[in-house]
Amino acid sequence: MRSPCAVACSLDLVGDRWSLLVVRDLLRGNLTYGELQNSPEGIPTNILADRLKRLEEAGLIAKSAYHEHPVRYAYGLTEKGKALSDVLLAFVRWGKKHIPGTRTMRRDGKPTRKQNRKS
Amino acid sequence: MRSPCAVACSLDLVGDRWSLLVVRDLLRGNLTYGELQNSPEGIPTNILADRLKRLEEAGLIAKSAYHEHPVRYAYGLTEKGKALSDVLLAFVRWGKKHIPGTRTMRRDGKPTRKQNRKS
DNA sequence: GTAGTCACTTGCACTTTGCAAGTTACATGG
DNA sequence: CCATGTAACTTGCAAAGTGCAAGTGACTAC
Repeated sequence: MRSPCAVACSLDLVGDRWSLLVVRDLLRGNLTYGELQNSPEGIPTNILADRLKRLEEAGLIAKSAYHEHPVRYAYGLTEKGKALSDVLLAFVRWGKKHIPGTRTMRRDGKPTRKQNRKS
Repeated sequence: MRSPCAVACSLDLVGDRWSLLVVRDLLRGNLTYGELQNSPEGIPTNILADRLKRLEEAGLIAKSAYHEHPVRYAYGLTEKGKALSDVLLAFVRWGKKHIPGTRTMRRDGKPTRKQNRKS
């Protein structure tokens, strides 16, 4: 722990270029490993595996089997993870206002491939 | 640019373990290089130099000379940088609620060494 | 029984980080 | 005028993290 500051501790958990993007995707519902990989930013597969492990250890996400034989998992946010939506929202507002060329990603009806598997 | 998503673009600018801590410190007023180094997290000096350069290039902070011969600079936030306070606030709220042992750092009257140099 | 899919894991080159030490430009004290 | 001090960086280097590609195991479909 670098300091007791809430900001510093939060950044120790999600202060990298990928973690919050995973959280952003999971806010839309439970997703599989493959679906997370298909996000437009193209997270490297080993980084995704590592982030999912870290976020699960930190209690931000939880995985649940949606299929046995072979076991297939879907990842979803815990309450602690869902609470990060406020942070994400602040980032969206800031980015849209101060970074030209950015926009909120599609929230329209069109399902992006298959969605809301399980739960 | 990884994607046109506002979150992804924001993270490309401040999505690391140190940048937002520098912004946090500068929200209290203009600070010198040495004062930024004295923050409780103990940022390595080469990282601080690098982050100040990046944040300045991104238009989040601006430096101004508070003394000539020798030239000494004080760093402060631009409007774009100050607008990140919403993000910081969201992090503080989330951290205090979900990470045990964290707290908001001192906002009391006691000046931390010399403050609000220049401007 | 061959091909394909999903969910990872492994290897390896490259980049970033963090610690320590060095540098430049002055100010001060004797 | 010379040694010491201070502020603001810069440099070197080992260790850690990142990203691309390829490999693996357990099935399923044809």
